[in-house]
Amino acid sequence: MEMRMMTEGEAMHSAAVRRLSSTVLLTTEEIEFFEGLQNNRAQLKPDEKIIADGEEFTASFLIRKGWAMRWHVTPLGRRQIIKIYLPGDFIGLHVNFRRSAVHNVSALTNVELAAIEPTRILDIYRNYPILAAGLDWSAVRSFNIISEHNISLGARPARQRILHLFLELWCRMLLIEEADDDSFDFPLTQSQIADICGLSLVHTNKSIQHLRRSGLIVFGKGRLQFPDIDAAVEFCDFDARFLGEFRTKRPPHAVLASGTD
Amino acid sequence: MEMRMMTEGEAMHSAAVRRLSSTVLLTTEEIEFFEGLQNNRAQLKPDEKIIADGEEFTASFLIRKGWAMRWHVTPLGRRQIIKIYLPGDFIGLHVNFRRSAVHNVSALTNVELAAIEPTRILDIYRNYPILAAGLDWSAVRSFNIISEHNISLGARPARQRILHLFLELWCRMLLIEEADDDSFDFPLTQSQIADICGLSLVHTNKSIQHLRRSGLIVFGKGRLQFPDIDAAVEFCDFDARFLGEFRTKRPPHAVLASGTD
DNA sequence: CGTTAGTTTGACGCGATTCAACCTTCGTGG
DNA sequence: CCACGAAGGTTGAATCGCGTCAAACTAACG
Repeated sequence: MEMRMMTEGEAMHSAAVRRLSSTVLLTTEEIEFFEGLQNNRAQLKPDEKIIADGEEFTASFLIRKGWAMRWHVTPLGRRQIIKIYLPGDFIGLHVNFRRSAVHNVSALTNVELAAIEPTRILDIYRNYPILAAGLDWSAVRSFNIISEHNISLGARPARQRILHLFLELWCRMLLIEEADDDSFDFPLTQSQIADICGLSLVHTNKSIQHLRRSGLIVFGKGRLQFPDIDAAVEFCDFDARFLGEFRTKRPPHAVLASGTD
Repeated sequence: MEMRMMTEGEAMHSAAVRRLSSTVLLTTEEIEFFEGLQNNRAQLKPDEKIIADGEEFTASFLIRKGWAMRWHVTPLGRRQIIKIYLPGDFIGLHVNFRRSAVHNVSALTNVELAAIEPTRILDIYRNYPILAAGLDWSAVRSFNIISEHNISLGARPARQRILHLFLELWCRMLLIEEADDDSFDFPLTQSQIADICGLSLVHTNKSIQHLRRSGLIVFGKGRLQFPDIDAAVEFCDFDARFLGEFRTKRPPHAVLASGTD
């Protein structure tokens, strides 16, 4: 909820800049240009749709504040949440086409959104190669995150699945400097967690309580804490390389990320 | 296995060109340039690795013939196959970074591979905007395919999951003109199908037999057929829009695809 | 003709779903 | 200030889908 106090110098930048800066060294000129893209803003309340399944959309979106989700409901009435968007994440970054959405995207919390015209994205790719590299890395990481979800859904039992999700979100929040060393604000309901993890609400609840009793998490009141991070990482096969990349505040610049497609 | 006889004029092009051509209208000059990229070739046998988890890799790859897979094994010993690569698919398209792989990629069948230098990909983006758009669309589609897998793994029961996979692969083979109206060569074993769908081998087998008895598939001897495609699509909630896009041999050019991140 | 990879079958048990309450917290209006 | 309802969380019991174990069967191949 609250913007944490920044002890260092770059407190003023948007989450998106913080995220890009964690992978790519940006000049103040690039930062200014990038912040300038975020003028066209909108505020959303929980459950408001950003993109509706089937509709055409003509801009890319950047989450400035809050959480959002991409989701789908099957004819059997089950909802699958495909991806969680955090501050600094792009929605619909690829812009070379007329697009009609194949899933829904909607706000989970209060969300501040910036709509970015396709032409301005192209502009980045033409004139700001470093920024462009940052966007590319963003896309690669997005792919990797979904891949990990696949592994969770297909090959990890309930408790591991849930804890893996928790650690992933914590790492992503760390990257944008909105998490502490061992905890962060966590706005999801158990029902939403269930729909991300492909589990029923009841079983999700029981699994979470088991994790609590094991001492792996402290969870409640919109806050999530890991009393023993190493144990948690170990328990759910959380990829240490991801963790490493995500945690480093200033990694080797412009030479990172992991392969995709 | 066999290259199907081409009745039309463009039989000579590689699968990759056929795939790009299905979304984007290419000039003969663009096609020639693109085919020229595929000089550096390698032949692989089943189970040979293309990319090994943890190792750095310095080129992108293009599958020219055969099937490959991206996979991961959990500490509990379960293998999850994250993605199937078909002829014309890129592996590791994003090239702006030094990359160490986070998953394994290996051949499922005999594979003919082209290694493409990062600089040549950049070349495409700089000098061949239409080709670049095709690659972008490729990446978007790749994301969408994995998203559908997520939905399957999280929200669809075994039979639907398996049939959905079958239809997806059939559509992708159609797109590169390696499938018939209602059937195609299908080299996966049931054990591999199980690892894609996050199911046990035994249960996969029983589900497949159920699908057979329902008359939704004819499956055996490396070949898969759909006696009643509409029924199959209906049964497993296969997205008709995807199907539409995939099936169209010549869709509205340069204005297609669906949003992502 | 034996060996191996892949498929099939049956029995058993566990993990996850479903149904059905009940409880707690919080916001809203009387 | 309390009453109420809505949203989220918790709990127990019954059920079922799917995993595991174990064994047999089939086809391809040397």
